[in-house]
This record gives sequence, C-alpha cells and structure tokens, in this order.
Amino acid sequence: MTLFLSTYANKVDRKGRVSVPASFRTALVTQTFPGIVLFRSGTHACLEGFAYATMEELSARLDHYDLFSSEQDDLATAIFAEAVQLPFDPEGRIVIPEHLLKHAGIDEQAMFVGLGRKFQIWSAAAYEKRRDEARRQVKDNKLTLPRIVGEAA
Amino acid sequence: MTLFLSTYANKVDRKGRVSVPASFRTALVTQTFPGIVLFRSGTHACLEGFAYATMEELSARLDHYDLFSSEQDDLATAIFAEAVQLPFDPEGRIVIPEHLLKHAGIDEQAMFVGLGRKFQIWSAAAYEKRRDEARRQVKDNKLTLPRIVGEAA
DNA sequence: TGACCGCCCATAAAATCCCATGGTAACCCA
DNA sequence: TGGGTTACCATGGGATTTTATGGGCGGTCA
Repeated sequence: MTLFLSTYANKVDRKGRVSVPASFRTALVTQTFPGIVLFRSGTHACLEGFAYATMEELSARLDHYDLFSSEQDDLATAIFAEAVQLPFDPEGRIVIPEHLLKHAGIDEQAMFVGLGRKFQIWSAAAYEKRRDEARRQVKDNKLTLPRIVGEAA
Repeated sequence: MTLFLSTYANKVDRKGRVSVPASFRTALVTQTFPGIVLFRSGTHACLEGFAYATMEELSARLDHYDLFSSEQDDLATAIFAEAVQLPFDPEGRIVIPEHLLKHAGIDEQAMFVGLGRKFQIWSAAAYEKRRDEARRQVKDNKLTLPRIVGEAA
C-alpha cells in the first residue's frame, strides 16, 4: 500500500472544493470507494483522513476493547459515527463539510499532511505550530524511535 | 540490500534537476518506487536520503504504537510529514524542492555522501567542514564500531 | 422555483518525458 | 602496448502532459 508522505497546501475555492494532492490520490483511487474518509481529530484542531479500506483496520483495532465497554463505545462514536465519506469529483477534488472546516479553523488554505497510513488536514497557521511542536517532542523527549530513524535524527 | 558508498559531486541544472549517482541508483531502482525519499536533517545543514522501502519499514514500526497516541502522532509528523518522495526521471535525475535546497545551502553543486543504508546531500562548502569534523571526532575520541547486536562475536 | 450538487470545460503553471551531446572510462584487438 | 571503439553517465533543452484552480451548465430535490 502506498504511504501518505510530505505536506501540501491547497486552496479551498468559493464553492468549498479542495484538490486532494495527486500523490495522495494514487493511494486512494485504487480503493473500492474513490474518495476519502474524514473525521475530526479528538486531540488536535485538525481533521483525520483515511482511505476507505483502512477503516476496516480501525474497526479491527477497536476489537481490543470489550464490545460493550465504554472505551469501545466512545471511540466508535467518535470515529465511525462522526466520519464522513467524501467522493472525488472528476478533477480529484472533495468538498469538506462546513462543521469540519470550522473545527480545523480552515478558511482559504488547507494543509494536507501525510502521516504514513493516514493523513491530516490543517489550517496553515495551526499546522506550523504543530510541526514545530512535533519536532521538539521528538528531539527533546528522545521518543523511542525506530532504529533507522534514530540514525537519521 | 546494496549500500550507499563514497561521495559524488553533481550539478543542479537550471530546472533544479540533479543526477543521482549511478551507483546509488542501483540500490534504489529495485524498489517498488523508483526514486528516493528525502528529508531535512534535524542536526546538520544537510538532507537525508533513503530508499522508499525504508519508509515502509518505518511505517510498520510505527504501527506498534496506538493509533492517535501522542507518540505515534509526533513521530509520524516529524518523519512522514517532513519527507518528500522524489521520483527519478528517465535519466535518473530528481528535482529537490526549493525549501530543502535552502535548508542545505545548496545552489549549484550537490554532494551525495554515501553512509551505508542512507545517504546525505550537502553543499560543497558545508560538506568539507563536516568531513573534517567527523575525521577529528573519530581520531580524538577513538570511536569504534560496536559489534552487531544479537550475533555471536 | 430556487438552492444546491455534480459534471463538463478552460487555463496557466509546473512537472515530466523525450531526444541530443560531450566527456570519460572500460573494453577490445591487433 | 597503443590506438581505436564502445558503453555509460552526467548534463542540457524543447515538447508534452499533469495538476491545481476557476467558472458555467444542467439536473434534482425540496
């Protein structure tokens, strides 16, 4: 499976349409559903994006909790109930619903941030802060890095 | 896997294209993605280059963290969001994005420095300093290579 | 009827391909 | 050994294609 890598800043037009970066699309069009799955992040002012096929994997991870536990219930509600399925238009654009744009504080510029199997969508200003914070966390806290990254840092 | 060895100085042409040294390419074309993955070094004024397969391995390691955990999020943001995927053109060249060239202070000449599993890209001037410093470190501190973990000596 | 949604087309800029060239190093063969 | 020849590689530039973005049109549903 192709990974989501690097970050792109695309414009939200007057109709609310945004181009999904071409390199992300190649990881998405092969799926059964030509488009993306989006929901609000529980921890950041941003949106979490996935390929449709990946949602099944999320479901599998949820199985680690008891079916009627409150954790399972809360997570499932936050993820599956909140998720929206956004199809591509013929040019590879999506329309992000108003309440999601608001949650992420996005007006004109949408930053698509590749994170491997998933990606996030941020406002330009908020992402800059987030990026610096992540760099600092990795550097200062010396997070247990996978070995190869340890060499790179 | 073939290793990246020795250093090469190649020219950045008017369009921003640079030939990746042929000996490096042989270590890269066998991959699923014909090209390289680049990101800025956190510690030096240079760029770090990897085979795409290395990113897939990192992604697999990241899966050991909980999805949506702050560790997973910080690492993914610091690694995948910062990385760029650069495909070869038919002649084996890549185009390095402007902000990365700037970080490394590269204008005309790009030094490809083989470091085994990864390689770095430097400006000519900066690399000369770096090389001298590394030599000095090894000499003064008498650095040696540890034996491979898990194998009998 | 009117607002909204999805489709089609247009365009400029940027990325990518294709072909050409010169130099260098390896090779071959007498 | 020496001279020529070939193969490969780094480099250059023009042509073509892709991408992001904008606007218009028609259908649909309330």
